[in-house]
Amino acid sequence: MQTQESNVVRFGQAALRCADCRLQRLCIMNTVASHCVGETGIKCGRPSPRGHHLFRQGERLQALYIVRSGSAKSYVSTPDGLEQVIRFHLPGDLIGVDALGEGTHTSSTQAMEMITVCRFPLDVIDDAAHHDPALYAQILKHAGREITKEHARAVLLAQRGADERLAAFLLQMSEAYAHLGYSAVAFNLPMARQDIASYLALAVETVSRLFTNFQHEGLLEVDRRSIRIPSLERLRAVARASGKPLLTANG
Amino acid sequence: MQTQESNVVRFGQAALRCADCRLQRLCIMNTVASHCVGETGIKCGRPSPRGHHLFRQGERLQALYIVRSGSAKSYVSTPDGLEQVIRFHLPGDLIGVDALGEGTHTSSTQAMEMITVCRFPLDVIDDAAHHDPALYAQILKHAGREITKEHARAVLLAQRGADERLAAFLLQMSEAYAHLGYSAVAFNLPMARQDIASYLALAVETVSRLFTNFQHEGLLEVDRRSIRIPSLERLRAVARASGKPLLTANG
DNA sequence: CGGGCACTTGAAGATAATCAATGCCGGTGG
DNA sequence: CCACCGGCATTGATTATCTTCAAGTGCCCG
Repeated sequence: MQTQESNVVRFGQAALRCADCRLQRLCIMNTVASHCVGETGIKCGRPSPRGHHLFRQGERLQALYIVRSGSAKSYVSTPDGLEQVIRFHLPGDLIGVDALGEGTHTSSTQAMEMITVCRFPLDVIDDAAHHDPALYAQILKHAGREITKEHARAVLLAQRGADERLAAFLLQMSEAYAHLGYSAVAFNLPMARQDIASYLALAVETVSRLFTNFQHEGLLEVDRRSIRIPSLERLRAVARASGKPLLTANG
Repeated sequence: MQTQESNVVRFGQAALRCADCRLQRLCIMNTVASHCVGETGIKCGRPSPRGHHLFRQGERLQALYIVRSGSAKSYVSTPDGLEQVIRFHLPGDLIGVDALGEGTHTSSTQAMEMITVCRFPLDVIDDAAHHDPALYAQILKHAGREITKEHARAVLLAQRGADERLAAFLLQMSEAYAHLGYSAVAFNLPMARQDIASYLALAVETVSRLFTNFQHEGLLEVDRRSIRIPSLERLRAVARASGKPLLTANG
């Protein structure tokens, strides 16, 4: 499977170097001087299969992770056994920042397909506080962005109807793929309908129906998890407002 | 109004010292060595009246704030003019961390009653990266906690019915007041019904009705914004589950 | 004392959840 | 290679919850 070139990625070894990484431009580490695998103690792990947990809610924080390839979902488990998906992770995403609060993971993260991650041990982070302010600042910046994203999601859940939510979600995925250099209008969703439903605070049946409706309206071409968006503009229009305001303004 | 004692808080001057602060134990600064007002460039401002904005969405980040007394709300404005309350702030809270993402405030923060805050200029934070890792770590820790809180809220909005949300909200306030050394079972809500409704993603009318219902069921004694909770245990039972699950488990 | 705003209350309607059942795909084993 | 099995997805009918609309009350502030 592998060629004999020197910069070939070899799984299962520490040989996976940042210099070889296609995500250089997107990685949170890109502004950090001595950031490369091996230099800081950050390591790239071997691939994990679908279903594998990077960590589980309640576990002690041992490392943060950066997705190198593949995708994952994070979810919170409630005492009554329900699961709430709170985030999907694509390549370049930093995972586990919420655990920096109390030192314990408050959510679980699970691979949705084969995934490779760079592992970012806790002591590296602690060291960074003293030796590498730039790295530390980068993590803080990421945390700020994550909070902002949560706020956007709160707005979505609180003020938008079901169709607006799904449209917004698809546009979100579209942008994410575009950002990674893939097509913004044709992609495969890595997650199950159930995950989308949970993420958008809807029932699976509702999500399923919406996909069907969108397809009938020509907003979407759907085949199982494969998506094509004929017109981003039209989809954006749906995301903005399908009908009337859901809640009146306050102030 | 003021006595002649040396440690009296004098508004409008830099004389407000951490040593005088009743929040020492709760303040994010409490683990930082040289953390006192004046030493780090952090300053305690004069009181702001109800309605005053600490900052507005879109403004450049200039400072973080710690609430010293009073309370505030943060909200996100959507393009279509709606406002979504995302957080209430009580004494000890650090405000503005989300802006560390892009350097621009992604939400607005407004006083709900007379409020005093300690101002935490951006350059102090930048300096902290190099000179005061402990302070920096403390901010990061706070950011992690904030993300965790957002997740909890997502669970609340996604999986809980209206009555469970209000009960959870009241318990949240109860805990916050208890943490500040006030009564956990009798307090005044600083926010309007409209704000509660927005925060919980409900219509004002629904919130109003729920207060009435709770009172009729003996779960609550309500008089305008004054709240008394006869039994925290009973309220907790309501928060856990009023009826049946709203969404089925996934995964 | 008057006006406005916050809050409450009631009735009707819409949106999305729930229940129930079937179809489809992928994987597994005979 | 084909048939079966199980999870994932779709579809339909019904119901519940919460919103919306509309109106009225009381409190606070000027």
